[in-house]
Amino acid sequence: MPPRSAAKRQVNRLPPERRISDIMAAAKEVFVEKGYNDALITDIALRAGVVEGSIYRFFANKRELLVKVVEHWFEEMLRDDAEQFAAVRGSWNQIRFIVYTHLTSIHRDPALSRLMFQEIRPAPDYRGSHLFELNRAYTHRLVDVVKAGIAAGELRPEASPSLVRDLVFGCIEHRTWAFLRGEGNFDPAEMADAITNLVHHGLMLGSEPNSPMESVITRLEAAAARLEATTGIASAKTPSSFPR
Amino acid sequence: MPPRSAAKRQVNRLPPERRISDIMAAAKEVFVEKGYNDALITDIALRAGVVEGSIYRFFANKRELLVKVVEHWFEEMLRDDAEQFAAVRGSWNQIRFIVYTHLTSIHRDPALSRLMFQEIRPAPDYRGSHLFELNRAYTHRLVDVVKAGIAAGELRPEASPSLVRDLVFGCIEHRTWAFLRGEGNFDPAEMADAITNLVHHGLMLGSEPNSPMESVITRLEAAAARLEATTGIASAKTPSSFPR
Amino acid sequence: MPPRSAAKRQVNRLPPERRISDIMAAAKEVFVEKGYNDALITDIALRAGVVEGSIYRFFANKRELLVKVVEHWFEEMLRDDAEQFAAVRGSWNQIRFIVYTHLTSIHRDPALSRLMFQEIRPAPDYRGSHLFELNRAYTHRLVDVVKAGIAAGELRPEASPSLVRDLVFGCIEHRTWAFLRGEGNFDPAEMADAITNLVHHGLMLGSEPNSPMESVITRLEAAAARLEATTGIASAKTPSSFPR
Amino acid sequence: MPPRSAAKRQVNRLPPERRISDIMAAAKEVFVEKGYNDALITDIALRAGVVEGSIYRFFANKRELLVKVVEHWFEEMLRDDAEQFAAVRGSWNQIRFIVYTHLTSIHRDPALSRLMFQEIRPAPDYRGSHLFELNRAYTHRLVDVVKAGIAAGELRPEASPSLVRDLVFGCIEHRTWAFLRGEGNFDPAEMADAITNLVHHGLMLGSEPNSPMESVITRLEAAAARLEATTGIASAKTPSSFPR
DNA sequence: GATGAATGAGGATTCATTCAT
DNA sequence: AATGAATGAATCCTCATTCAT
Repeated sequence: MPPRSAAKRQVNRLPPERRISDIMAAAKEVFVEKGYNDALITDIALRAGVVEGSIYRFFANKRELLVKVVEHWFEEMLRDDAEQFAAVRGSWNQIRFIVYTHLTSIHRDPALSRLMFQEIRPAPDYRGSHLFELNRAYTHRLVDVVKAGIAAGELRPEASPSLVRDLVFGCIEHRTWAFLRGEGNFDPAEMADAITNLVHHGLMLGSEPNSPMESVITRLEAAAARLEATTGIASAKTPSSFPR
Repeated sequence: MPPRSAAKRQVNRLPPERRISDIMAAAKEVFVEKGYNDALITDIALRAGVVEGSIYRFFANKRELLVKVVEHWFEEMLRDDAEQFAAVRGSWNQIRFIVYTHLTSIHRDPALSRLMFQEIRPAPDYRGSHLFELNRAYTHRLVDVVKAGIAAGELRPEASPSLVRDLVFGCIEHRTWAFLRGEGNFDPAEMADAITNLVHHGLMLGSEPNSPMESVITRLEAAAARLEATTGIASAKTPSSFPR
Repeated sequence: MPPRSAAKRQVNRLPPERRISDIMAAAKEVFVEKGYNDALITDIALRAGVVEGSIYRFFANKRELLVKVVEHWFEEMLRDDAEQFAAVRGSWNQIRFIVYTHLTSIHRDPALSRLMFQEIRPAPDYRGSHLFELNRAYTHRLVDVVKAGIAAGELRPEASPSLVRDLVFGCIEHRTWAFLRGEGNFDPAEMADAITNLVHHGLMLGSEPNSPMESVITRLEAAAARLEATTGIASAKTPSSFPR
Repeated sequence: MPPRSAAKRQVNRLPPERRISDIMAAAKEVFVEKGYNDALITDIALRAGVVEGSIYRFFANKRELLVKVVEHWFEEMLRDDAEQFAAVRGSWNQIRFIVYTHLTSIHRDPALSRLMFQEIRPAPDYRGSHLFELNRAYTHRLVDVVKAGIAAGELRPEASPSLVRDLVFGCIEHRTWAFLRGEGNFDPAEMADAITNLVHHGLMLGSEPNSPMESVITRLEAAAARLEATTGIASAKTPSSFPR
């Protein structure tokens, strides 16, 4: 049926990339504010300065829009982390980096994290999706760290790297659920240290004589730092050279 | 929907407890088969042999019905485990028991587990709910085990018991997501062993008793902890060498 | 999502049969006025004095509602005709009855006839539908008449009864399309006579060129025609003993 | 819908005739495959190698495009038949030719035939359209044949040629509906023979001598009734047994 | 206490058509 | 003349919840 609009149409032509990014920005806002179910396409269109139909030129449906928004967020995160991570040396520091950045992204974007955990990941089509691959790459860095650590004789060879990955990411999620529900707050740096230490310690080739000096030193430094802190000197949250 | 069958539903006056359990059994079935959103009250009523209105005599709304169903499942699980658990001795065995029973319940009731993880836990009213308390008790057993292990000098004193709890339960969830999505299978016993070993080993006091450095560090750490505790400066959540 | 109506609901409880007939009456009206595509469920609900949702308690969708409305109309027609038809004797009269009643129903309910011809019959699920069976019974009366006529030695044995059926019903449709489009009018009785005569004559056994009776009849008929034309009296619908 | 491919459509300046025929060819394909409602302008444009806007340079709207496509098909059919038909002699052969070619075109292009029957013919603007005229010419050949047959003393003079036309074309449509719905198949030659024989025999002057008395009596009675009516006794509209 | 018909707000999605470029 | 992004009206259907009987 032809539209019966009386008023002349106002067509505002923009380059597609711009339109797409406008729509995605608006969608991100609305999804973050309302969650997936309560987000209205009308609202998104309104904020993006387009008509509802225009959204469907670029996105097959509301769900695809959600996926694209989360993908975008994820890719940006990966891009930002990638070079920094490349510069980190030592298994403790690397694990700490991964844990810390993950915690930070949860802390910065709790709503998006929830969408990922609650809406995207449980879906039956998740495996096979681009996000699945992105996430795989994201978490696989930890697997590589553990593998390298084992190869270097630094970490216990019987530790399954993939199990360690689940340990770490699972722990993070479990520990942040209250925050994701909007209850209280947490300090990413502090929590990162705690998790990293616990995990790293557990993985180390048991303080054996042949334990690498580095980690011993690290722990000594940590202990010293706390002593110092107790003495009142300064807040030394991160005794390592770890970038934040 | 076609006009309902002419045959009237029977007016069965039953004791309320029976009604409630019928409804909950039907609801459990439907929630398991369809998930929360796609479960229809009509369907539940039909299977329970009551009419929709009767459900609302006993449950305020669909959500409460879900919560009650999951609660019931959870309580049953707890009851079953409780006595068995009481008989387990040794931290490894206790951790292993907790991990194994959790994995088993996921393996047996993946749909209910999903409802718990996806629908119940993320809700803003979760904290404060009965299920939150039940779950707290459920997971707290692990906290107690760790605490006891530390007290017994068996486990590392600087390990935060609550962090260990998150480590374990988070790991389990992460590792079973694919299964919960319906992809593949897993062996609870095998996975329980792997997780327990990894965690327990990491928690044990100085794998190598005769490592000189280790004991040095440990003593340093312990000293620092005591110093901190004594000075009582800040809220010392973690009296261990874990920096905040 | 629960309804957020502020105002109290007004529930108007009626026996289901009444509701259904109300809805079907309203639907019939709207379908007749607007055609299938332009008919709005909202409009139907409004006229039936119910809410849109109530329609969906009894009819799966708009299409089923259409089908039910047409079915009802058709069944009524069949019922009305059935006993009258049983009383008609002679193949000419029987064919004439069938043709006349069909033309009458088209004349009385052109919009419903269109729905049947345009919307229902071309649908891929038509065969196998109840309407298909009804229509089959409806048109099959003609097949039976022809078969009986052949058996009685009255009609030509080589005429395929089913072909005669298509001849008659096809002819009627073709001849009434202009009327169905809203162009002009037609006189069912007159058209029924014409079609019946043409078909019946073509089917009859006998009437060789050299048949004396034949020429007698033909001449009688011609004479009558001339007389009629001369007197120019008036429209006389059915000169036969045909019940109307 | 996913964002369109980056590759721009080529700007091909083509002679308008070529553009039009490309568009019509594409439209024919799509209409045939999907039917009118489900045919998308976008799809047609894509297959024609133009953009949507270009279609609207040549066709006022989707409906006009449909009409033009069917017109084109119809004109081609007429052109092909015309010369062949001119060579056919004898009323049986001519009727058979018309029936056969009509059946053949339905058999060859069922989808286009459906569009004609379902979409075009029932429309209120059909009368007055070019297609109406084309179809009139198409079916009028049969009228001419009948008229010529009557004039030649070969066919019964009281048969209304236009009624015969409706008889034939209506019969064909009725008999092919199942095929048009995609159910089963038919043999045009065989069906053409059956229809032609039935109709032609019925139209021929004079039949057998062994006509049963009953029908003779029936017709005598009818003639008498009309005579009586003419004499003023009752209303008598039908002068011959075939009014008009 | 049980019944179950009735409520009614809600929202994603489609696609022919337009018109600025 | 060609492009194709943008328009925007329009509507079917769902289903938790209520409440007259």
